[in-house]
Amino acid sequence: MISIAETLLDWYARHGRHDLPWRQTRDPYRLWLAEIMLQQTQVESAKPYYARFLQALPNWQALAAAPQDQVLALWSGLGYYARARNAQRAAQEVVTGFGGHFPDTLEDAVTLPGVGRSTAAAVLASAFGQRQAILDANARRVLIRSHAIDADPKAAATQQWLWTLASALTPEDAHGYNQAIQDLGAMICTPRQPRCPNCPLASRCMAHAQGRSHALPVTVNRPPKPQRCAFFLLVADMEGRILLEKRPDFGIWGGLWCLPQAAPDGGEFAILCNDTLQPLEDTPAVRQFLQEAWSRRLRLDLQLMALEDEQQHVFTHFQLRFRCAHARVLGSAVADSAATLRWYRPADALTQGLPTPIRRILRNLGGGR
DNA sequence: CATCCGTGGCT
DNA sequence: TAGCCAAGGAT
Repeated sequence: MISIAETLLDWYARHGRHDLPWRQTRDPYRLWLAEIMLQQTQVESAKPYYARFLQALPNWQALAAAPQDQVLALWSGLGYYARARNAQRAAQEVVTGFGGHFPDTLEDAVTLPGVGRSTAAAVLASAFGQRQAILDANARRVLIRSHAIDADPKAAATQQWLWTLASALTPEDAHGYNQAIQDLGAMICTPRQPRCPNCPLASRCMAHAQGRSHALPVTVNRPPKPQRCAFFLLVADMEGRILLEKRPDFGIWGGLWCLPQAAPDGGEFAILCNDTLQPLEDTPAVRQFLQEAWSRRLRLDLQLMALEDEQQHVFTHFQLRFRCAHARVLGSAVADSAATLRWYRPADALTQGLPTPIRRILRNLGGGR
């Protein structure tokens, strides 16, 4: 009987996505960058970012030496910004610790920030032809269905089982096989409405035999996202430049430039309780609070003007409701010299690393819509 | 080990 | 439309 690997490789040769940009190279830098960008990110979303990033920062040395703001600007809109910060740190370690060469063992590769077992394996297999098994969302789904695994996919024991399976099934040509199983997961064995009639593994897929392809992997019901709220400050100086604040290198939107924030509870994203009514209400007390909080923190004498209508932004683990507050500067418009506060002309602001909703706000400043 | 970390597309 | 999910890793 033909092995699963041979079946998949044969299918891949005829139906695989051979034209993906990162499949035109065996350069470890390019392969590694693709793996980082594709973490929790769909191929079509990553494509334009990948091309732009490589154009600007084509090798380890360029990335290692780049200003962090440039790296984050190239990542702006892709999400999970720790990937970008970790990628730069990894490049610096490759340059200084590995002589400018991506490490050629799994043990060394996973010491790089942002590089876990699956990412390391993918790079080692593709760049160096090593027999290394991956276990990403596609491979995981294929294995869970083909072996009709009912257990919670996220449980540690299941993960271990899946890694064992993946390692056992991965042939010498792991480079081809890894791409094949990923393409099968992306094109045939999709999360919803899998195309089993077109699947080369259908005849030996246990889930298919049991008529349960659509029911696997099992999903656990998520509780509703908590709601949070915030105000964003839109203030311009005499020359029409907008004040932005660089966020710290951790947490949500870490390292990105953002509009100054404030929330009713004094933090930046206030958690809403069920009994919190109208948390973003426009009242004199709220206006006074915002005006004082921002004036003090930004060392500006502000006067609050209009509050825009409420908007929303949904994150993985909470939902943000926010309003933009327009203000004018009464006192000195000389901003704090702190490196985390900067006035930007609107056009320049848009070239920076901005969170998506902030980019949307600034884009709409001039012409509406 | 559970939680944190973005965003866009799909149904 | 509201919820689900994606080429995961760090803490």
